[in-house]
Amino acid sequence: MSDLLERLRGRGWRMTAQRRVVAEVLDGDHMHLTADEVHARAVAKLPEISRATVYNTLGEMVTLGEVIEVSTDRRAKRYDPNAHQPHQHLVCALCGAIRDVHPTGNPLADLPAAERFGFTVSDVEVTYRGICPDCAKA
Amino acid sequence: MSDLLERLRGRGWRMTAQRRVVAEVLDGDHMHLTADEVHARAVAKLPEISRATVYNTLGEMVTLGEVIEVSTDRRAKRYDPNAHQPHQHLVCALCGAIRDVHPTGNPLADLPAAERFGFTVSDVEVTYRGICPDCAKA
DNA sequence: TCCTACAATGGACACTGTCTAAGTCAAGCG
DNA sequence: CGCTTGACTTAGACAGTGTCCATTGTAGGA
Repeated sequence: MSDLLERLRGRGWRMTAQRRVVAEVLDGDHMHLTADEVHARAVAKLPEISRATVYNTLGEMVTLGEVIEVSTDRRAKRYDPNAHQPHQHLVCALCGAIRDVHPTGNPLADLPAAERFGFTVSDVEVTYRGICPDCAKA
Repeated sequence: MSDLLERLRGRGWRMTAQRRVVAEVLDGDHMHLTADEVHARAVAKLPEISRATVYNTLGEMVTLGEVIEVSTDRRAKRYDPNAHQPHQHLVCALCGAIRDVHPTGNPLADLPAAERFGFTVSDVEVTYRGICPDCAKA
């Protein structure tokens, strides 16, 4: 039922009830949850799971590249299980709603060598900001 | 001596020793300071300045559009006085060093209408990540 | 089944930022 | 030049997010 879970198991992850629950929460239809939101949902399935475990588990999934960390606002990090399809984010400046988007072009190619200052540039993160339809109405 | 200070005064800002010091710190050659770093440098010039005042003052300068908030890592926000020249940021994934960069192209144009989901998109923020020359050596 | 290394727990701690009530002061006005 | 007033500053408490650590538990191999 859980692709994420399968991938993690395939990497030799030691499987525990806690990790299973965190993976299930993330792989559900609720995208872009914060760590504490993940914890809240995990507690509903496994009441004794601790906050530290959720943080650790999320961190490990990020390290393994199965989950992406998103910091769209300056509050909590959010976790995006959609790690295997490159995408960027569109954020509502008022309500914080987040959508995955797929811009054309390759921003990496837009950074000339002269602007790289000797860095080995490996990644680029693009965040679009605007007002969502719901907030525009109100 | 301080362009930033002049611009703020021109907007009818009530001038106080605290605000002057914060503006001077920001407008110095130290770019991309965190709020607490600004506070530390401000204290050196005006020992009794409080943390709340630094936070307030930075927030007001952001609101006025004279300073930009940058969140390159998930730690503290950083403040960039280079608000009048559009630019993006290049960040070292290891040491956190930040450079201002000027990519070619216009990322806003790379987001097709079909990918905007009814949002009024007004801004885009691009963060390049990589390894800086110093960290590559070590 | 038993062992052992890895994982989970929970509570303290640190960092960043916000809020509030009270005191202070810049700047306009007489 | 001093008064008045409302904006500004202060100190410290508080809140949200995330990390650490010592202890306890357990998955999975021998």
